[in-house]
Amino acid sequence: MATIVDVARLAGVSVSTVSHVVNGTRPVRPETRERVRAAVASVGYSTDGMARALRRAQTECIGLVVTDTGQPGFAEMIRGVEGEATTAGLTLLLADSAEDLERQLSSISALVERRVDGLLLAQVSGTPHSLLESLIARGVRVVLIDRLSTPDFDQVGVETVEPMQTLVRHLIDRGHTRIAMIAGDNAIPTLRERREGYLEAMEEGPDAGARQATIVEVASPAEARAAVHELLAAPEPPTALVAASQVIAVGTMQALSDLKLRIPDDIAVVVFDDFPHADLFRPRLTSVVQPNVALGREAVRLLVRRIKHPKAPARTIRLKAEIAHRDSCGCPPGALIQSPNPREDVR
Amino acid sequence: MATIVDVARLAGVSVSTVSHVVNGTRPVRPETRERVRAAVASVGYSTDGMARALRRAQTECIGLVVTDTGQPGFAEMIRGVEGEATTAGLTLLLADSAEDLERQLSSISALVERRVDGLLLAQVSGTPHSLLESLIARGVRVVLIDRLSTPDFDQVGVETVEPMQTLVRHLIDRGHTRIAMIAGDNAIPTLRERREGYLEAMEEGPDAGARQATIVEVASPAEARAAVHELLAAPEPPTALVAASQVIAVGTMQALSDLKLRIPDDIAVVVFDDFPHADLFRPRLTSVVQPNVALGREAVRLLVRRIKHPKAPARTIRLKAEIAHRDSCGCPPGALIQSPNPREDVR
DNA sequence: CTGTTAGCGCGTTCAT
DNA sequence: ATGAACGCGCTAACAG
Repeated sequence: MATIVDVARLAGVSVSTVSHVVNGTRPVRPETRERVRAAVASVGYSTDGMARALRRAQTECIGLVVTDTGQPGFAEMIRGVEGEATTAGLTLLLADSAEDLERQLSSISALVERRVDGLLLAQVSGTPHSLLESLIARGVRVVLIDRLSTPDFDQVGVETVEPMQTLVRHLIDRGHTRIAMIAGDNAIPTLRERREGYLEAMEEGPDAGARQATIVEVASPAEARAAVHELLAAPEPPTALVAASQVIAVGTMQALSDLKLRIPDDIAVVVFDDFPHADLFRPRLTSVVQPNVALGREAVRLLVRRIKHPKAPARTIRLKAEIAHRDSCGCPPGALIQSPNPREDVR
Repeated sequence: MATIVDVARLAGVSVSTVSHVVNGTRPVRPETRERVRAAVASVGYSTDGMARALRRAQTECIGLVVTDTGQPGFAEMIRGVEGEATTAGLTLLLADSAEDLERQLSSISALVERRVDGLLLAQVSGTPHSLLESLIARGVRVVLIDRLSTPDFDQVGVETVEPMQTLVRHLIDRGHTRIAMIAGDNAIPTLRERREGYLEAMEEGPDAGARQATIVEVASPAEARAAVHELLAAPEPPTALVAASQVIAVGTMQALSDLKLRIPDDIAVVVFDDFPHADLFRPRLTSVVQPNVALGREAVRLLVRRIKHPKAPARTIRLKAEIAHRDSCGCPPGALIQSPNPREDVR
């Protein structure tokens, strides 16, 4: 592979001139510039990013660590990250922690050794606060994505409490009183907040006493499936189910299918986090749809700001979520969900 | 950020000793080794991947360029690639070409400048043969993934013709004679092969004359939707539809939904490429399911082999696809599809 | 407008 | 078992 000295020799100029025409970093006589260009083309020279990174002490790369590359939500997020990174001239290094603390650790190490200019991290459940602190202390620029922490870190996530409240209130408005939530790992901030939203909606207002809140915590689709079976075997089973995530919804729907229960005729179901092509297949699930692509985009924007301004105060960004009102809640087509605040686009 | 000389000074040894204990590359007296280890820990040293890459002339990174990071199939493939890369000690650089020739070109350039040890490429439609050749000529190790080319490149894809034949034969066995295919961009090898599979199945056997093959080529879900409307407005409309891809299936199903047609009661539908959670929602589409994760895995394995053996002959690997027999083809539960050759696992 | 040169941080001979 | 020193390819002073 040709180096800069090969080009310099061939063009009959110094390496510094070559460097300057390649980078457009100082005026060069048009004639010599062309000579250099020709030499570059003829030897097929392309500048060595490693050497440049070493010299400039910056790689123009950012790292992204997610817990599961394959999940549709993360996949969209990755697309957002990739797009904005490319726009900003950054290359994306991707790692999958598989929701495993050890792997997350080694993924981060690998990226740090690669000297990424910054790191986007969707933490695994149970990530110690100290990990983030030590990273920052070592000078690594980090922004948390989706899985948030305390506000002393840069982070961008999606609003959860409010949309979940809206969803549950909607069920209440439709006359449901026994609404059960199939919740997820409480150690994951997003999931904990969704549970809070549910509880707040269930416990507010004058007729809160008439309602019966039930929460079961599950860690997998299989557990969700079992939990729903148990829930529905109770003497006074819930008439509506709230699934805390897509993964949980899968188990929930399996159980409902086992029981030959029809949605929404026999039971209402709503979900936090939308399925791809949810409009096309039935049951058409009413759900909270998260702006995954925007999430990725905003996260790299924040990271870029952080890289530019290392001393700026930490920022937390919450993106608005929308609600896709379909028919699994039992509404006739055309009905509306009343939302406390109108949607506001993030650009 | 601490460098190797900081560690050396602190430990009272030479940089070369530090290097050797870090890499375990020559015997070091246990006592000094520990001293070095301690120094490393105390300054929080981690070796600079850029400097190492420059020196060793290899980055231990591979690049992956896909046409759409967000598509479920590619998302799974990415997971396969990431997993196998990590296993092999390689870091993954990800780029999204957005099915655009220009962007593909700049993505590749970026990765080559980053001096990746190898490149996995799912080509965009219309990628010139010469692009691949010039890459190889410049010494870049490339393996094509999913979107294949002529056999003089390393490549790994999924079998298409045979599973598509099986799918169509199944429709024929069920008594359908007017089976239309909603096909995709013929310039994409995968899609072209799927069309061939359809045609071969339609034209084989003694009663081929009784069958009516129809192919419409579309480039988007919207076009697919329109095409299906047109198809079904014909005097003798097809009784079964074959969607060439997931994207095309989306448009197809929209049209069927517009027309209030029920699957499979009013019309049978089969698809090449499976939807996530296809068992959970209805209609439950009978489809070809591709081993996406394995695809990614095998591709990096092949790439690693290529890196080790630069002069080995080019290899083409085709992974077997499975058929998920559900109910959109009109079969009662429990019915079987007869497949010419039994499934064979790739390990 | 152009050239010379000193490192960036590391791995690796070659000595000792 | 350890150290000294060169150079990977490039950028950025500095000098002319």
